[in-house]
Amino acid sequence: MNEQQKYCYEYPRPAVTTDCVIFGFDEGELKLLLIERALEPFKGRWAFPGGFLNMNENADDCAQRELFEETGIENVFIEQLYTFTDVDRDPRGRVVTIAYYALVKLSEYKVTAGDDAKKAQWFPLSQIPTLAFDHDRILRIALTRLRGKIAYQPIGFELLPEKFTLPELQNLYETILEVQLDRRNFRKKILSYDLLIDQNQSVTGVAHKGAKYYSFDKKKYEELSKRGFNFEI
Amino acid sequence: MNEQQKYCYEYPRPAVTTDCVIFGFDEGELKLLLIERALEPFKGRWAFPGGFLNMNENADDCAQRELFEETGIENVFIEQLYTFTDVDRDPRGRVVTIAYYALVKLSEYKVTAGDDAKKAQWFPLSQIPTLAFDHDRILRIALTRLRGKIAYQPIGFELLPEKFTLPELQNLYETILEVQLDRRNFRKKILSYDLLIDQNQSVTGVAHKGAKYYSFDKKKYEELSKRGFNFEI
DNA sequence: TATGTTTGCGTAAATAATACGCATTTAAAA
DNA sequence: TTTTAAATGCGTATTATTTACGCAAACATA
Repeated sequence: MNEQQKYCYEYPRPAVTTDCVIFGFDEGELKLLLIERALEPFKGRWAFPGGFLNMNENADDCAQRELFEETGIENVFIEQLYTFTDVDRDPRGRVVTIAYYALVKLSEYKVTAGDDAKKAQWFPLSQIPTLAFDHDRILRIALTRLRGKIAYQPIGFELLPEKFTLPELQNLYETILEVQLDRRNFRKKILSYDLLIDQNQSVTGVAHKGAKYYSFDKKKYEELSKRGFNFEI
Repeated sequence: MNEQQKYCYEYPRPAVTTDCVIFGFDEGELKLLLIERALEPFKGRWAFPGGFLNMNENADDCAQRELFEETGIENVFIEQLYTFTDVDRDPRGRVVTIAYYALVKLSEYKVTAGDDAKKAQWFPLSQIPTLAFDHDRILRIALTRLRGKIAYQPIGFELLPEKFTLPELQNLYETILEVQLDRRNFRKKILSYDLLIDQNQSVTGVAHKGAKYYSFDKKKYEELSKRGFNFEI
């Protein structure tokens, strides 16, 4: 008799799934990655990538796996968003969904429409179709969380190429937070944190007009972060 | 054939439970409500109140129900904390736990040791015994969240009697945040938000030395809150 | 009545946020 | 080439906000 059998307490059980809300940033626009459902229910409707939790993986791994299987995106920083448990949120029966959200550099994930079963596509936030299940609600919550978080943690850098200009970074913040920031004050503040590494020398002949390139000093940030440092925009 | 049968996708399923991390504030001390486990596994060890999710309730209702059944506490403001999904976190088998945390006025919930099956008891934060399952980890996360949240939302008022003095309120913040605040500056700031109602007239002959009593203007706070108001200490 | 504690109000100094001027650089138009 | 428009980079004055702390009044207790 193993541990499980020794104590096992039978019960009707809900199914457990994960869903991934993937934000990508591209040319001044925040986009969202969606999958067209190939099966009922909600066949043909758009939904977040996700799927059932396997018995030998935790939810983080499940979200990463499903994301990779359905969109080819891997090794991204994902974070648990919220767990949705309404009784009737899935017509197939009782399904509990642990939602995650992630931030990717859209430029690295040009999703080509349609592999076999599922079609993945980026949608500008202003043109999101009606979503399957309660995914509209999940999206609202994810957006709120994203905005709340980016205002005091430098997760935004995940959304840019490794080397970026200050205006690109500012544009990112303005897009996500939906505010206008003063160019010169933004520059002053962001540089004052001393988390940007000047990359000017190594980038030549790029498309931008004589722009100065920076990269994010992740190591330094993690050090500061441990000491409770607060990075506020 | 009903909706569920039509689409049902069988799968091995983890059990789903909720756990409640209940903080209470009492005389300058933050306390934690724990239950002594009556059954294996971890029989005799202390753990958070909680239990299995029923098929006809969502996780919020489940947490409220379990909390009431095991401790008699009801109608508290609970908030989802995080969902714990490690494969081996419960020796009985695969169990996913949706953790909640709540804030109660300890004075209203003098838990008397032991009803039939379960013994509930308040523990000062500095004297928490070794907990069952991965509840140590859950506690750490709950404490971090509580501190992060109280710093910009007036959830602290839930922890005080309806009428309280400014020093009591300050003491609450100092206890939870583990900081020292300047008496006069705290007063200035908290009053500037205009969320406290002067209750001086209606309270007479109380124990405190000529103290001034206030109550929290919840209605006003909710109005401001909707408009994105940020209440920072 | 004396004493220690707590409350309530004010103000000065330090720090941070905001607004914005202006010279320089660059890409593209004339 | 020259001009123009846009974007970069640095500075500074103004305004808020935070922090530190002095001191009088109210009160309970001795």
